Amino acid sequence: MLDKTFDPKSVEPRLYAAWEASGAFKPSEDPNAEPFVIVIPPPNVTGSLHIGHALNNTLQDVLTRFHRMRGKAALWLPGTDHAGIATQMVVERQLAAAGNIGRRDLGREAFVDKVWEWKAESGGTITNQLRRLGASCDWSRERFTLDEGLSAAVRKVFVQLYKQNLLYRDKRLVNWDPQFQTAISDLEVEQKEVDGAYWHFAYPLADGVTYQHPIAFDDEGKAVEFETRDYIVVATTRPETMLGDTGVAVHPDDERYKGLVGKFVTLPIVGRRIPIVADDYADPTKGSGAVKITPAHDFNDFGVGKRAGLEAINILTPEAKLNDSVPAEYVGKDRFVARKEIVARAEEEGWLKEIEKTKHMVPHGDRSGVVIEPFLTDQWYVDAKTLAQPALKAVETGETVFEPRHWEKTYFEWLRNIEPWCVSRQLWWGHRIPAWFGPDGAIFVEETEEEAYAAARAQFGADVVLNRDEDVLDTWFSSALWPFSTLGWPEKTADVAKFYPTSTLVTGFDIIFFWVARMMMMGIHFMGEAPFKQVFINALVRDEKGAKMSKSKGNVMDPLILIDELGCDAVRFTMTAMSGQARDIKLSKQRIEGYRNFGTKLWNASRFAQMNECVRVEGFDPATVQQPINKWIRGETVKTVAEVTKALEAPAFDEAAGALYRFVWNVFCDWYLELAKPILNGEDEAAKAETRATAAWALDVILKLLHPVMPFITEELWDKTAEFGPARDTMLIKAEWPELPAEWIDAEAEAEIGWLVGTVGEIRSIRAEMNVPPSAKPGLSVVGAGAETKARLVRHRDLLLTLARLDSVSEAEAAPTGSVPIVMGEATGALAIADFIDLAAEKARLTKEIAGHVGEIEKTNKKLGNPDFLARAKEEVIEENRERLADAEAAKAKLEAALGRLAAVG
RNA sequence: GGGCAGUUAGCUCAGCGGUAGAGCGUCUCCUUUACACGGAGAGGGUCGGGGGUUCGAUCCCCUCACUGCCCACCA
Repeated sequence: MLDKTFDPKSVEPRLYAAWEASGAFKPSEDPNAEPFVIVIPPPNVTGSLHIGHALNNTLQDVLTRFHRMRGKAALWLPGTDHAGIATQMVVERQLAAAGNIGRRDLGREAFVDKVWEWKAESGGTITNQLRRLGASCDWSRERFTLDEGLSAAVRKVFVQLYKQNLLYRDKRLVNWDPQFQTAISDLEVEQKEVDGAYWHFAYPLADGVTYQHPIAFDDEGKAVEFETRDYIVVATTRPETMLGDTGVAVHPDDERYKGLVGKFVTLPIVGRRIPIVADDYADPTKGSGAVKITPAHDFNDFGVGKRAGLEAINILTPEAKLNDSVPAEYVGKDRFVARKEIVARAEEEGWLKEIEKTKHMVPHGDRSGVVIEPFLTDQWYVDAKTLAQPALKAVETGETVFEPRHWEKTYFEWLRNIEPWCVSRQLWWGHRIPAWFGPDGAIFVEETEEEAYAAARAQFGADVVLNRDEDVLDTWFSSALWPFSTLGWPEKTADVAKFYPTSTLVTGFDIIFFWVARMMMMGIHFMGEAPFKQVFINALVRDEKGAKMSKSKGNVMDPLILIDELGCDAVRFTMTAMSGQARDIKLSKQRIEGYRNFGTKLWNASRFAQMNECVRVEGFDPATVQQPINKWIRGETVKTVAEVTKALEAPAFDEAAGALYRFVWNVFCDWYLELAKPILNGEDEAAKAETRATAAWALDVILKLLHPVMPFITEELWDKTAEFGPARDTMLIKAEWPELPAEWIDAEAEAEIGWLVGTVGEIRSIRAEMNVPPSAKPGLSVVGAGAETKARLVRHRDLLLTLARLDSVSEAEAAPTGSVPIVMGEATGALAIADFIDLAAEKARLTKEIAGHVGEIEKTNKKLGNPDFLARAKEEVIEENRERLADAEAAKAKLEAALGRLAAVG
């Protein structure tokens, strides 16, 4: 006998272990089995499972389990990411907290050892948490981005790209993170709006030059008044960069400054003589129209400087302090300190003309949170523009499809405007760049040191000494190879042959650029085929008010606590049901409780089945059932199988969950089991046996359909229900997905049960409205029944008596006095509840119902009276309206007759 | 400044060319031998505003408004 409730806490670990031990997580070895492959978006190896992971991985597991049951060679390949900056940051913070020396004092090797120690310590956390979620990953294939195989893939890709001129070293401005002291890519920069100002500085003209500057204008904007100036005004949001100015730019067509192009200013504080140049970049409508140029510390100025041949003077250290290229009193000062001091000095010396307070966008490092500095350094770049073209084409042609489709626009927009990808990082935790520097700026890019030396010796002789590049690669460089490096590439493994390209990638929109686009580029370039057939973009989980969950807001919901409290299946069902496509998921605990209740409902339905000896019968063929309710539930089951299968194929997770919920609760529990009770408690042994077998069969189908979403409770019931019936030949996880013939849908049974459900519903509704107490059992007289209705009344007498709580069901010539009418198709039922009738209330009820029909009739008449409608609408729509009209008119007539009788009595 | 998405019942969301739906919440009733994590019933919406296409629009087109997100080097 089943326990009173399902106990997830004891069941979950036991079943997970059993699944894993059985080898169920490994893909089928059947050579004919079509592969279904998902590579996991690798979480940070030292991270822990948050609610977003719970959603993302639930969906992946639902797909994996579904396709596994459908007989595919289903592989869900797990793994973790070394997450360069994030992990290095954590370990550095730990060192600091423990009072240890910093990483630079520790030295590279010792520090990296520390990180590996930390990985060993906490690296299992997230994978164990994935197990708690029920994730059916093939753990025997688990990978880590820094393990040997993946590192080999990284080296191979780097070298190959270099030799194909798709990867190169360049000196240009990069986004420099002064806290981590590394370059970062454009994507790792976040623009944040901050309070700032434009400081207007007057730079004195050199060599005694003066010019006439307009100060008043007429209505047409023509200058009418001028003053003589011996300075030019420039505006800046970053005063400290003036120490690196090497020019002032004005627009070539700007009348005000035309005469100044080619002249010089004397840079205040520094005293440097710098030229005034003409460049389109200078916008006459902005500020004074003249802009100071700091080529080494501004992306735009870098361009201007190049065009005008200006020197680029780097004035900052890697920590963003002023270096020794500036006057002595500023050397070593922090950039923000210097800013204040320079503004103060400008004011003092009289060349600060104006301070204009403003808000503007300032770049910040997404990890460090500090202001990013454009910084002139040598870095490695990937020619993303070239690699992007086939990646664009793959989505344009539909080789890879995004779901929902609209994300393709986002993908296109980014790839069409892509910039070179800076892939080198001045960090220690990551893949060391396979490049060696030789004499005279020679660079040797090879997979191994030996090869690099071999190449170098060929060029420089035997004594050549090489220095390996100190830098590591952007974490996303290795992540970009994930769909094939995890399968064993560059080795020619069986897995690569069988499982590439993968089927579906399930991930969040926030990493379409970081990850998806780059996997597309690398996958196509190295494998010749896009890495996925489908990219399913899942929503973002927010709190119940719609706010993003964050530790600082204190609104995070820990999925593991939710699993502890409400069970894994409830959490999974919630994730599946809420994974609609177009919006964020607002998660509330109440919602999860609702789905926990759903699990309990299923459990109790199984208990009921067990108590009533609804045991699976070997060789039972649903095609042979005779009882209308059994024919009906058979058809409903067929429809549900089709619906859920279609939804999971798409995938449309919410639709699958919705179909399952409705079928289990509103069809199977609310109606089928209730309808089955009189038979199960009755004397007709044949009907009883048939109903028992049908109920057990339907429950079995339910367990299968529900398994991908709620694996634990279904597997447990699969096991428990076998205790009383034939033994199972497999665990549910490996059971075959149901496929049922459409012929099992019986239109007649459907109509009959529909009639029954409708009649019971109407009687219940009247009873509630008239306040008929549950203990009262009125009689039902049916007037004007046709042959079919008569037969149904006989067949379902017991059901009507029980479900509608009636004393008797009989045919009659006329409705008894004081009865209340209900429409039963062509017939009229009369419910004998005279004792409970409030005449006024019943009149009101009838009047309201008649009014409803009248409205319907008018509306439909109008439609059918429209010649255009009759001429242009589809035939079945017209027919439907005719039927609707006839039904409404018949119902109206019956109710009016009853109202008339009531009026006669009253 | 550019782009994307959303606006449907008190709340959260489905529906997306032919009678407006679900869950939760609300109200009424019910300890009926699977389940009170339950059962029965009820109330509640001019589908953001305005145009247009159509026999017919919540659904398609245009436009406006508001909300959220992404991208962008503007001194």
